[in-house]
Amino acid sequence: MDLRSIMGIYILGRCMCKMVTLKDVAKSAGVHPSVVSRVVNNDDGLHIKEDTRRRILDTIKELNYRPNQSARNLKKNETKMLGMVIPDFSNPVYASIIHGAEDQAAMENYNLLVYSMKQKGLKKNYFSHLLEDRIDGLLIANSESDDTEILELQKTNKPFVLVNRLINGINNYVVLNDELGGKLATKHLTELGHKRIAHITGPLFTGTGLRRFQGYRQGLREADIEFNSSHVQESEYTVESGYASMQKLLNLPELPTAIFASNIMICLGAMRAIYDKGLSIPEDISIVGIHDTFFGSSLFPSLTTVKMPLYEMGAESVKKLIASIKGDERENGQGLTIKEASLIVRDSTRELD
Amino acid sequence: MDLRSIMGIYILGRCMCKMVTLKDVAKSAGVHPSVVSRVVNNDDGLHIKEDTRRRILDTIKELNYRPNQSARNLKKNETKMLGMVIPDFSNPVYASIIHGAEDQAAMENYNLLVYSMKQKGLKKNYFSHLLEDRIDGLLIANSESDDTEILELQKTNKPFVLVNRLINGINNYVVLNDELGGKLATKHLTELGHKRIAHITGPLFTGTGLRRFQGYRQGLREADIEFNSSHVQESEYTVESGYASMQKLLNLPELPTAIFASNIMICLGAMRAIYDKGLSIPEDISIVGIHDTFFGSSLFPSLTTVKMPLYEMGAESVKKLIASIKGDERENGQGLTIKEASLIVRDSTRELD
DNA sequence: TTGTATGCGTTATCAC
DNA sequence: GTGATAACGCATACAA
Repeated sequence: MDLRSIMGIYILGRCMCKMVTLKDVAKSAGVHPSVVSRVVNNDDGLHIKEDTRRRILDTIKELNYRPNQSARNLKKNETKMLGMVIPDFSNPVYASIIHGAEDQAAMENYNLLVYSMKQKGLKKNYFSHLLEDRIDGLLIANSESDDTEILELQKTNKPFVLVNRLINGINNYVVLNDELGGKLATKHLTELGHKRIAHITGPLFTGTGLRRFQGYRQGLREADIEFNSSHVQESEYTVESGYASMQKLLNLPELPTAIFASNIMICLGAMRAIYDKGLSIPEDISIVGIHDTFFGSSLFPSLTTVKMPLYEMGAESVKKLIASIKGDERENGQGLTIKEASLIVRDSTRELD
Repeated sequence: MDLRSIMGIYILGRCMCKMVTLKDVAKSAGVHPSVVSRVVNNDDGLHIKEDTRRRILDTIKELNYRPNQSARNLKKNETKMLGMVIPDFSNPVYASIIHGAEDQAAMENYNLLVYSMKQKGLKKNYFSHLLEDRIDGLLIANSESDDTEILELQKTNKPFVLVNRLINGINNYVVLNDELGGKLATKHLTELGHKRIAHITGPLFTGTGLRRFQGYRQGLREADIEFNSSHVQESEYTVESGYASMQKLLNLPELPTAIFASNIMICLGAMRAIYDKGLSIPEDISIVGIHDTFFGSSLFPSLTTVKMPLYEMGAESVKKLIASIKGDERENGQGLTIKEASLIVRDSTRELD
């Protein structure tokens, strides 16, 4: 290493760290850049003398060479990045999905770029822009945005996967067995002897809300309990809306003895409403929710809930997306429903006297 | 548009969407690519005939041209992406920080790439790799990782900012006024007449845990209450650890009448421990936490807590990081402490009889 | 087994 | 005002 290069690197004591390139490695190892490239990429099929490989590998380490991603991206026309759109980071449901997605992505050498819809100054055609700008594929895990915008994405040549969401005509999706979830919750209550079981649904224009509702009806049916529409309140997936819906149920002439809340936010709101009315859980009213969050067992009383495989859904979505990116047509256009769902019994439900 | 190009675009009915490049736009608009580039980049100083500009802009719209980010990145040696390391997506505290960071990043035309330390198969030197691979700068918001690894980062030419964390010798940080937070929590309790106020601290090797503890002592001092070390339990920032710590406090010969929990996780654990012991909040024991999360008002009882400006901290961190990237040396090496903190009184604390 | 040549799409520095 | 040209760092088809 000569004086000039040292001077190039240190200017006024601040490390400018001029990037080490393939060429530098090649020169230092006394080979042609393309050979270095092949070694770096573990290009099998192309055999490289063991001696040269060693020498190159050593030089790489010595110079601390790291390939320039941007150059790679440009050359190979891929970014090894996946996008993911979620409604809101503070929603614990999405935290689990992200976790699964991130793990799977890392395992397959991709990075996950998560965008929340709460982001300020969100533009129209946000998805398309995303997809065409930086990422190789997109996971769409938000329930709110307009279907038409998503349908537009099909005009792009880049793949996307719907996560926990269904849209007519789009078959790249991964969803949960929400119907089973709703049924498990409801059956738990019927098995405890409850008859007047109310359901606070999610928005019924969402697949999750609707399917959990169907599970509820199925659960009632299997217990030979007649469906009573006054026991159903449609709510948004928010604490506030859950609270309001519960209040309506509490104004019924004959109070329900049990509540099935369609998600954790609704559930929190409903519990608060019950307390504010001066009633106790589970003494006066049992309640069961959907989704097992980190604070479920910290609530008072701890929450009986249905655990849905959110982590797995995240991971499977990434698998599917990467398969699409790699052009695996078997994966493309085949929806996946993850079957499992399980009841976690805690203290918010009790047997009816 | 001639037949050949159409054939190039559609193969077997599937849109291959061959990327539209600068060249395509140039050819179609009858100018040289470099002119298009200047228009796209709003290159002021270089004047472009209004007529040409219009024509180019129209062509861009018509062909739906979008600049190739990878090429830009390569050329300009920047990615317009910021990395952010957090311990865990499911921690609601970080959700707020991310939200603020994401907003600010979007406003300054950056993307935010969030990595959790829970990610599977995390390698050594993870931070350095991150920093050199894809991003222009890094926000480090995790409290766990080794200081030495972070000190290593200084050898890189890319900037980073510590978020909610202090390390000796590193002055690029944004932190909260945790001492004030601790003091506010404690003073609230003293003002309610409590004398035996226990504190479940965070890990005392973390700046946050330590400073909140100092705030606690200061709060006691200002109320002329003598510090009692048996009233202090050190805990991790987890529900389980908070539970265990509270159990120890509940075994004291003389029970504390109030608890200050150093964060929301600890707080949840402590509340559960109190209930499991058969005691009531706030009748038997008052409790106040740090951080206002979406479920704070949904807990039973709703939680009195200190609201810290997490969102702002996220936003400020990004501002600082981008300033560093742009080479603004005033920003570089100047720590920032966000002063505000405010008490939110709910139902988990009450006046001592 | 290794070297050569070319180009990915863009921007910057020229010259005209 | 606009056009020509080179270069960013890498990967790959092809030649040797």
